[in-house]
Amino acid sequence: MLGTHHLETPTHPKSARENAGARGSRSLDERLAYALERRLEPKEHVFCEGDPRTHVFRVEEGVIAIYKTLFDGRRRIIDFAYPGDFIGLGMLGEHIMSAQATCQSKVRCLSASALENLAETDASLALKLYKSVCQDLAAARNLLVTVGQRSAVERVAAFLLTLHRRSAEGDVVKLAMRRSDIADLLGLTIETVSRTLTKLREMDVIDVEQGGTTVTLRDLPRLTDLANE
Amino acid sequence: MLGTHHLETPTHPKSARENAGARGSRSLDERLAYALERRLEPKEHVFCEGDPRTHVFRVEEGVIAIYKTLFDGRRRIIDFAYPGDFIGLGMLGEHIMSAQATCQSKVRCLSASALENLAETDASLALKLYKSVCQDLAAARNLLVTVGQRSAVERVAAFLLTLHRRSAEGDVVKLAMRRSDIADLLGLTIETVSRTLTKLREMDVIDVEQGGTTVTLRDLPRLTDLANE
DNA sequence: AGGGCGCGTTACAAACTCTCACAATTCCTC
DNA sequence: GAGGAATTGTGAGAGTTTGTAACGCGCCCT
Repeated sequence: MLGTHHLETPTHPKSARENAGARGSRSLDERLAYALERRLEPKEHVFCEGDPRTHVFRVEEGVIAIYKTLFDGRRRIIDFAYPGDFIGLGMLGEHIMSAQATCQSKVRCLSASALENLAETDASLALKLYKSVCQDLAAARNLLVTVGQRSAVERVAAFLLTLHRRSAEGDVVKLAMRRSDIADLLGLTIETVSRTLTKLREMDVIDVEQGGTTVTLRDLPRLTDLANE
Repeated sequence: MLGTHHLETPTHPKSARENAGARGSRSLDERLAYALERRLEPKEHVFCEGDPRTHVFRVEEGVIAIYKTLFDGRRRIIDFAYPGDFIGLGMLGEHIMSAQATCQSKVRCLSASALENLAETDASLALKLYKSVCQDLAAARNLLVTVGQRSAVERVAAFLLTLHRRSAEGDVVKLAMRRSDIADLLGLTIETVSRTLTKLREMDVIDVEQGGTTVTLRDLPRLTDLANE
């Protein structure tokens, strides 16, 4: 999700896909075209931990936070899903994570069982699912690297860089989420996130505008250095 | 990997797999049966970050640490792979992580291109890959929850529980790795891991034996409580 | 306009982990 | 079995992050 590419109709170099492959691609796209679209307000849930996994969703607009709630109520955000990303993939009958919009968003809904039945005969579709999950895995592992044993500055810097790579509009990064969302993703407190952003601003590495929702990356090399990447 | 099941020949409830499905299953098992076996000494690498991804491996014995090295030399362990787990799956031409044995281990080697070509026509195989990666993803996300915003005690407790679920031999957990490996997985220092284990022992929650390589879980409910799970 | 509310920022004391130091133990080699 | 290397365990001080508690700001409502 973060730092990954969309799940587009892939162009396989091999010829083998002519049969089920091409058919499957169309099926997925067709299904998406006809799929029910759902609008979400900020903080509205797509699904919750423990819900039966009836659907798989593709994000069309906005940002969806994937998270898990600990027993003491703390919230651990695992990933942010952006337009093009699929959420709700997996093999279990229940969702093990919750998914919540951080801002106004739109998703398309696909029947999970239909998709997975189809994938049992359609190698092309199965491979797409595989690749999508591979990207999620890469994102999760990257975050793991970031969050594991790094200081607050490193984490925030790495987060900004990931966001920049993901949705680069020049050097301006739009934070479509609250401080608490960033904090829960990076394993920091809101205050530390705030303090760290201030520190980065004082170092002239970034600029924070529009009530803290927009960040301009002033010194990308320095930021990369701070992120230790 | 941690806390996941092996990638065994699955028993699909649907009938669709009769064609390519069954053939693919045999192919995978056959390939594994004939695959080259490789022994690894502790600290020996299966592959390194940046190596061309020519092979995929299945762990047969021992424990393989998947990790990434930061610019400043710190090592971030992402996952431990146990017998039955596949490592080296993905879509890129290069490995983005390193894989290193923590103890004497054995792996079987499969050609990555052969496997992936096969998966393009064999939906059953593609689905297996999908499921394997799904489990890795679940493991990565679980670790993310553990490491994200938790105290040393919570992390170590959660680690022990994961290990217990994974390789339960009664209440005895064998740590087939060094303190430094655990520390790099949990984002702690060796000293903190050591101190935390001592603290848990003093609380009569666990017992540490055989030079710290074997842990007996004395009070599972309490440990679960400490892990906040 | 005024009050309430959510969100972001800042300050300071408290808590935790890290760093550095060294002792104790285990493992390996000779 | 003895010596030496590696690993693990323990202690004290330093450093960073956290938690608490303010305050400022913008927005919505009456």
